[in-house]
Amino acid sequence: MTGAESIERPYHHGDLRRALIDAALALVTEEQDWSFSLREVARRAGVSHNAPYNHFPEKRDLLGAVAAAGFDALRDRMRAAIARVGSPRAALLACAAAYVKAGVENPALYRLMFGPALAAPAPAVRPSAAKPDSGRPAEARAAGAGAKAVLEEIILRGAERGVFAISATSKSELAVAALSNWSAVHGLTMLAIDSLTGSELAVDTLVNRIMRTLLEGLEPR
Amino acid sequence: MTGAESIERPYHHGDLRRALIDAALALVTEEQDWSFSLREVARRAGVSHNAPYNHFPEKRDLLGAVAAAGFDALRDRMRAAIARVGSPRAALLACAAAYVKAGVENPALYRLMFGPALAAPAPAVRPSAAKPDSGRPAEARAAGAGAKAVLEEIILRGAERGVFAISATSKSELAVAALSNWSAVHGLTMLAIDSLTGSELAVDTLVNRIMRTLLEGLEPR
DNA sequence: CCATAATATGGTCACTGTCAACTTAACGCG
DNA sequence: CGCGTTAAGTTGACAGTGACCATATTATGG
Repeated sequence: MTGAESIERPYHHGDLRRALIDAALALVTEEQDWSFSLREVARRAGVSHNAPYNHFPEKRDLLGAVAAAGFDALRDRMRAAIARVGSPRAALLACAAAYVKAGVENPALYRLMFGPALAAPAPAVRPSAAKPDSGRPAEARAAGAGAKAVLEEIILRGAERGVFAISATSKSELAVAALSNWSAVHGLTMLAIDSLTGSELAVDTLVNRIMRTLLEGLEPR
Repeated sequence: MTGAESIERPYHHGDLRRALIDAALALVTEEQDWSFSLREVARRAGVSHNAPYNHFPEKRDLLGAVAAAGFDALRDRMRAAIARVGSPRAALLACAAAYVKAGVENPALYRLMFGPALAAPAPAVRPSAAKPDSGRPAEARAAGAGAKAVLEEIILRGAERGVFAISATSKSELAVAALSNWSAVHGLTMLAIDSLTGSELAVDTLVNRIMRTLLEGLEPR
C-alpha cells in the first residue's frame, strides 16, 4: 500500500494510468469511436503492450476511467457556466447550454460516458460464478453523480427562493424535479448530437426554447 | 440484380440476414453487450464465419441492422400503447411508459440503438479519402425517425384539440414541443436504466410524475 | 543494505475481422 | 440442352488483438 490511495503514483513511468487515460481520451476524440485496441493506447503512451494491465484489469476498465474523466470535465464546465449567473432560472439555462455544448463537441466521449461505462454486469446471465467485478463502473457512476449534483443544487436553490413550484423541504419533489431536468438535458444532448452536429448557434437557441418549454409547461395556463 | 432489391431472397439459406439479425439480437439480449464476435453470430445461424459478409460489409452494419429492428419494435410498442387511449395527455403518458419500459427491459439493445448505430462517420478525421459509407447508419436513423413520428403525432393531435399550449399550424413550435418530449422520455429511459433496473412499479410512478412536471411546467403558475 | 511489493517487459495462445480465391446453386438465353 | 453470369456460401490465410504467464527491473519500507 502506498498510503495515499487517491494519488496514483506510478514508479517507473512517471504517471502511467493518467497517460493511458489521456491517450485513450485522445483516441476517442480523434476516431470518434472506442474500437481502438488497448495495444495502440500502450503504443501512444510509449510502453509495452502489457503495461496497461498493471493499472486496468480489462480494456473496459480503461474505458470506464475515460468516461469518469469525461464526467469530471463535464461537471467542471457546468460549474464554470453557472459561476457568474444569479437566478436559478438563468443558471438552469446556462448549465443546460454548457452540457449540450460539451456533448456536441465530443459525441463519442459522451456516448461512451452513458454507454458501456455505466452498464452493470448482467446479473441473471452468469449462472453461478458471482465475480466481484460489480465495482467496475463504480468510478464512472460516482463521477456521473458529481455532475448530476450540479443540477440538483440549482433545483434546490430555485425551490428555496420560490421561483420553482416545488417544495424545498420535500426530498421527493426535489428529486423528481432534478430528474426531469436531467432527463430533458440529457435527452436533448443525444438528439442534438444526431441532428445538428455543427451549427453551434442552433444549439443555443434550441436549448433555450426547450428549457422554456420545460419551465413553463406544455399545457395552457 | 434480382430486380426486387427490397426483398432479400437468399438462395442457399432461406433467409440469412434475417437469421443473422435475429441471432445478433439474441446475443445482445443475453449478454447485455455487443462485444460478441461476428463469427459467433455466424455460428448461431449455422453458416460459415464469412457468410455474413455477403449481407453486411462490416460488423457495424450488422449492429446497425439490429438497432433498426429495435427501433421498429419500439415503434410498434408505442403504437400499441396509444391504441386504446383517447386524450393526447393520456396518450403521451402511455407512450412514455411503454417507451421507458422497453428500454428498461433490454438496456443493452437500447444503448446500442442510440450508440454506435446512429454515430455518423467523423467528417474531419479522414484526411482525403471520402468513403461513400455515409449511408451506413441510414437504416437505423430512418427507423428511429419512425418511432419519433409516433410522439410527434400525439403532439400534433394535442395542439389541434387545444389541450397543449402550442399552435397546431406552427411547424417550429410543434417541432420544439415534440423534441422536448422526446428528450425527456429518452433521457428518463437512460436514467431509469441506470438507477432502477428491476422495480417495475417504480418506473410507472416515476414516469407519471416526470411527465406531469413536463406538462405543467416547473415554474409556479 | 536487503526484502518486498509494485511496475514494466517479452513471449505465447486462442481468437477475431477481413481479404482472396474457390465451390455451389439458381437464373437467362440462344 | 449447354453455356455463361451472378448471387450466396465455403475454405484458407494473415495480421492484429485481448488476456494470460513468467521474468526482469525499480522504488519503498525496514
